[in-house]
Amino acid sequence: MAETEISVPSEQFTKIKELELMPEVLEEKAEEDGVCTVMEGPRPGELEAQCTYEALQAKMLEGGQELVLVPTEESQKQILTLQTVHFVSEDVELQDISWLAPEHQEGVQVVVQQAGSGLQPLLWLEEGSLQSLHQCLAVSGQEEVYALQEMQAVQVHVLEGNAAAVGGDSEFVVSLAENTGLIKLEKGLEEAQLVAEGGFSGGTEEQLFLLEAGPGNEGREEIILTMSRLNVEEQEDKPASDPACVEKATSPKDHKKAKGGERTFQCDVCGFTSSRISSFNRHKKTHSNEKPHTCHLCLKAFRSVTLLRNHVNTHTGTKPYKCGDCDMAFVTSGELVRHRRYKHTHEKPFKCSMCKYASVEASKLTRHIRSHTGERPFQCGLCSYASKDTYKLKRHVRTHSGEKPYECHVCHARFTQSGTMKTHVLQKHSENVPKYQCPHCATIIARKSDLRVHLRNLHTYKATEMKCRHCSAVFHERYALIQHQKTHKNEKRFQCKHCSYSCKQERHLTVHTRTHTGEKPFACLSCNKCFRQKQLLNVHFKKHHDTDFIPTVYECPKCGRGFSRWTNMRKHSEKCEPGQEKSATSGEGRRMRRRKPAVPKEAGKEDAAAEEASAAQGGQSPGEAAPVEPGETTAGTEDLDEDVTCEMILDMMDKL
DNA sequence: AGGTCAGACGCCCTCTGCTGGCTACCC
DNA sequence: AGGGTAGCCAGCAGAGGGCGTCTGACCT
Repeated sequence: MAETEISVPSEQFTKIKELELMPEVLEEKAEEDGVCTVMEGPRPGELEAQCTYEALQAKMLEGGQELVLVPTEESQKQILTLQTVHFVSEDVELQDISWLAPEHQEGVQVVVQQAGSGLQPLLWLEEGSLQSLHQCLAVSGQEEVYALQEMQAVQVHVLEGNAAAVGGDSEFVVSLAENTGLIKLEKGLEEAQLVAEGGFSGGTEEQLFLLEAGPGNEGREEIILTMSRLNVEEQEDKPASDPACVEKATSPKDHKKAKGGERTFQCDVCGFTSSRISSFNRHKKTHSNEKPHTCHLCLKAFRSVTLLRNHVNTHTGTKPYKCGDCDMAFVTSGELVRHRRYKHTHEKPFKCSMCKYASVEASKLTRHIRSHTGERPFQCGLCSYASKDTYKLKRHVRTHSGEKPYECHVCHARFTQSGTMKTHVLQKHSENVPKYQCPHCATIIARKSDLRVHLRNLHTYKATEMKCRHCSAVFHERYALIQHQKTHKNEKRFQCKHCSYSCKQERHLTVHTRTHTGEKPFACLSCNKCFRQKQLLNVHFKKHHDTDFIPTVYECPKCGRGFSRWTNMRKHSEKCEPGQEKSATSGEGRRMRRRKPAVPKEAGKEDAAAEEASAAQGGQSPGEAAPVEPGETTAGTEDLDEDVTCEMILDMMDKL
C-alpha cells in the first residue's frame, strides 16, 4: 500500500481557514453525487473525460474531509474535498506540459498516461512501473470554469483507468529525476481552463482541477502530486457560470476588468492576480529563475537585495532587531514583533470561536481548531493513524521505522521521544527526584501519571459494593476495603471450644482440637505409631525407619560439641567457656558444619513446620531459622516430644 | 526599488497524560 | 507455587509554544 498523505497545498491552504464546516451538507452532497468514469480517448491527443462522482466521492470520503466554504462570490457555496496522493518511485518521469494545446485537448486538460499508450503524457510511467496499462491520472474541466484565483481549495485523486478502479489502491510512484525542487503545473492548468472556457457545452456540473507537484518529505527523491477538483454547488438562482458572478480566467499576458470594473492582472504561471501592475510585475519575478544577488560567502543567489541581506545576516550572525525586554535579537522586524507577542506583550489576536484559546499566529489557531473538528489531514502510509499536524505524523512514523534519535548521555539508552529520555534521566540518573504523595494515603509514587493511576484504582468511588472477605463489611473505595481487610490479619478468629486457645487459621484449630479428642490420624506404616500431624509422622519415619537419612549436626564453635538444632547449639555456645573456640571464621559464632552430608532437600521441606517450631523455641525469627534435623545421633541432642512439638508448631503457625 | 509588515508554512521543542509490559510483593 | 496487585518504566500521542523562513501587500 502506498503512503497517502492528506494535505493541502500551500497556496490553497491559507484560504482553508476561512472555510465553514458543514458536515451535514457534505453528507447530503456525497449521496447526491454520481459515478466518475474516465475513459481513454480513441486516438492520441484525445481523451474523453466524463465525470460523475459516486466512485470518486466514495474514495474521497474515506480519508478526506469535505469542506463547505462561502467564497467572496456571495452567490455560491462550494463543496470541496481535500485529499492528496503521495507518489514515491523511481519509475516515472515528470514531463513538461507545454505541449498541452487546447485545440487538441478538448475535454481533457491534463493527463498522466503510461508511456506507450499513444497519448502525449504529462507524467508518464515507464514500462513495468505499473501493473495496469490503464492506470492513469486525469484531470478534466467543463464549460464556464472559474478563474484560477477563485479556486479556494484542492482535492486529490488518482484514477485507474476507469471508475471501477478508483476505489482501489491509488498509489503509484513517481520519480523526481533531476527535479528536486518544487514543480508546479499551474500553467498547464490555466491552459486547461482556457480550453474549458472556450469550448465546452452545457456540462452538468462545474469541475475544476488543480495539479501540483511538490517535493516529498525532507527533500527525498519523491514528489507529492496533488490534483484538485472543485465542485460548485449553486445555492442561489444565479448560476455559478454567470459572468457577472464569476470572473473568467484571463489570458496570462492580458488583463481584463473584474466584476467591479477594476483592471486585474493575472499571472500566466500560477493564476495570481493583482489590481496593481507594480505588484503584478513584482510577483512575476517569483517565477523567474533570475537571481542576480549572490551571497559572497556561499554563492547562494537571491531575487532581491533584501533577501540577500537577510541571508548574509544568517552568516554573520547579525540580528539588527533586538528585543528591548530580553536579550533576544532577530534578523527581521517581523520576527521581533512576533517574539514580543509570545514573550512579553502576550497579545494573541487569533481567538477560537469555540473555546477560550487564543494564539499569536493564525496557523496555531488553525491547528487548534482541528482539536475541535477532529480533522486529521496527515495520514500515515503504514497504518491507520492520522495526525493533526506534520510533526506528529513524523514522530509517529518512528514507531514504524524503529528510529530512536534520543540517547541518554549516562547509560546510552535510546528513546523515540525527547520527553521520554528526559524522564528517564530524571528518574534514573538524577538526585532529588521529585516524588508525589497521595493525598488520601501514605503512598509515595515517583511519577505524576502513576499517582493518577493509583488514585483511579484505589481512591475512586465505585457504585458497586466491594465486600470484605472476612466479614460482612462493604466498601465503595478499594483502598478502604484493603485497609479494612488488613485489620483481620492478626485476628485469632478461631476459638477452641474446649480451652482458651485461639488462632488465625482454621487448620491450626483443627490440629489443636486433636489434643482434646486424642485423635491421631497419621499412622506410621512401619511401626503403627500414630501422630496428630503429618509433619510429625515424617520426622518419626526418617528418624527411625529411613536408613538413608543423614541429619545435620551444628557444632559449637567454642568446644566443638555437636547439636541437632541450631538453637540448642547457640544456647550452649553462650555458656561455653571462652578459649575453647575452635573456629573463628564466623564473626557471630554461628557457623554451622555438618558431620555428614546434607539432608536431601525434599526431606527438609517436609519438615518445615517442625523446623519453624524448633526455631521458635530458640527465639529465632523464621527468616533466620536454620534447618531442624530430626535424627540426632550425637550426645547432647534431644529426642522429639510429639506433644510439645505439636503445640510449638501450632503456636509458631499463629505467630507467623 | 527598497523597506516593513503580516500571513503562512514548517520544524522543533516541551509539557502532559494514557497505556501496557515488567516486576516485586502479598496472599 | 501460582494468581492478583500495584508501582516502575518506556512508548506514544495530544496540545501548544516558539522561531526560521518565504512571500505578498503596502508604504515611502
